[in-house]
Amino acid sequence: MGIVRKTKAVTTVLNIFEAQNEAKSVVRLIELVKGVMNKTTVYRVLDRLEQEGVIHSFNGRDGLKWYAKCDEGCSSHKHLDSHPHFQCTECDKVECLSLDVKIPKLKNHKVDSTDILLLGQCEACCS
Amino acid sequence: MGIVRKTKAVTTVLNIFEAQNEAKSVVRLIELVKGVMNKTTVYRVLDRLEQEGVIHSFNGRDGLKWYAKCDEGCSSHKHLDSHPHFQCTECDKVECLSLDVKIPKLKNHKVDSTDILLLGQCEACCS
DNA sequence: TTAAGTGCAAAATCTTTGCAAATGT
DNA sequence: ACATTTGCAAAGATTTTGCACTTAA
Repeated sequence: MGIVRKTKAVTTVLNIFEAQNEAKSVVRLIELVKGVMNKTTVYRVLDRLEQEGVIHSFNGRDGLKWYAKCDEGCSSHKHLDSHPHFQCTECDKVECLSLDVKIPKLKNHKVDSTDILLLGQCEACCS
Repeated sequence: MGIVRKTKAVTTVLNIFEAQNEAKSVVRLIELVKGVMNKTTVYRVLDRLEQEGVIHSFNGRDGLKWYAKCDEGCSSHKHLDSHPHFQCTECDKVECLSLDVKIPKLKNHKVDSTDILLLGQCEACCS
């Protein structure tokens, strides 16, 4: 079961992520492939790619789901790159950060993953 | 301008948060006040209370906005309690954590706020 | 060949808006 | 009194579903 086929839709989506190493919201992605691919397909392709560990997602402050390419070593079981993300509140761009954030252990809890989203102004918008 | 009136709707919502110190999603809150208050009002009351710094919000992994009561010292300008949240992936409960997480400084970025969401199994669901 | 993937239209969710009526101070 | 708040109905926006058709392996 479940290998992701290299369809036209999959390729199109992956090309977008490879063009710039930058996160995109689902809505933005749907916009980018308008005319080429149905929005339903976009949702489904993103789901599959995330399951396979090719991309990962997180929730932006705007309440939308954002996706970005995964680093090497990701898999469906463990996203090694569950890194923090930075979203600019002015231009809305999202960057994946390679910061190592230490979270203290929680007693009596089993922590599976950590989502960290920093909000502020990016380099371009700071000036 | 802008003081939050102590209306029936405001009181109802605050009572819910004071009953248990636990975060709730908007959808859950709307459910809880069904018959008593219109959903539009729920959205508006939550907005106002958040602006006044009485409650704070964050985005759950489910894509919904979650709200919880603020600690002392919160205001509309600075939410002192921008603490991490823990959401159980089994029972969906959300807890506010009083963890101090250090985020390394980012060069050329202005960081205004930090959202941290831990996902896993809560104490009750661990057993 | 045939399981996996796609498009389309329609439904389901969640959120916002406009406006007239009600309410708090 | 009168600015705020509320309910309701309607519109927007995002996401999911069902099903017939197409495509990659």
